[in-house]
Amino acid sequence: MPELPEVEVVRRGLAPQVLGRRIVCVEATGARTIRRHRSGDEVAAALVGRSIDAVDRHGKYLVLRAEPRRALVVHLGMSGQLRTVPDPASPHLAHTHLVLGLDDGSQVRFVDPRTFGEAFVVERDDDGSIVELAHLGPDALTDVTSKEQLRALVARRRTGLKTWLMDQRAIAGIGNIYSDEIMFRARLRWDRRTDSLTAREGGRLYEAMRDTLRAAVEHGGSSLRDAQYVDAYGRQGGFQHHHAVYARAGEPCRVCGRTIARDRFAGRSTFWCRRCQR
DNA sequence: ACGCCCGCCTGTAAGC
DNA sequence: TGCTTACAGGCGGGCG
Repeated sequence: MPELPEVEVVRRGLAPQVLGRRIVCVEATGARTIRRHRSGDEVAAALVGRSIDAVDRHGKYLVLRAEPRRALVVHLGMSGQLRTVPDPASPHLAHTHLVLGLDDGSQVRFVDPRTFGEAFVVERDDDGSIVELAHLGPDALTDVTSKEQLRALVARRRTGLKTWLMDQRAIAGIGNIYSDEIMFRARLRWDRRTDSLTAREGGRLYEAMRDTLRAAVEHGGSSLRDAQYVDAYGRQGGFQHHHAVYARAGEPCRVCGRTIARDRFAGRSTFWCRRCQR
């Protein structure tokens, strides 16, 4: 389940391989992956001949800037992988939906069994902004940089804390795994109302968010049992070994020893400690 | 405005 | 052992 840390690790791995490279060919065979376009040929025509001059990230979206003025936007969804492959003759993995051929002979391949992910080409505005991503709130890692800023963001919506953390319009990049981990570190219940948080609790939430996301990036993200998350070189992450609550239902809390609980809300699992989180 | 469900997908694992 | 079912879940759409 790639969330902000996993997408950031992919970005950091991909960037040195593609920066300054020219796109020489595109094979877009996965119709659902390029569902915003009419055909693979349309995607190819929009990209071939352009140079990748930056690899950016906003929330869970990767943005490969393709000069002049265009960008390839990629969302990994549930099971998407973006791989750099030095040898174009190496066999394709199953569910390879999009291949970019670069001018050094290497390839970037998008692989996605569950096809929740997507890729699309956009025209960038003069200031570099992308209207298709305008609905996203500030990036949880790079755009939210103070307790005061986080408290102001939280105060803009009256909803449950977990709903708020996972709402990409409120703050971008956090999904089910990291919302649970952040709330545990902040010692806050998932069903706390955003308008009930004190200034002190808002400060704890900021520090927990920053520390959790940074630690997850440092450990290469989280690779789960069923999921397929790997970085641009096919390497698994290691942060799953540091999860305090996610997927640990029935196991003891690492802080107080109480059994980690699993609740369901909005059709998905929430893991938390009934003693540590208030 | 908000809460919550559904549909979209495939691979894995648990249950009968 | 073999089949069925549940589950994983980001996101957009829809309904109450």
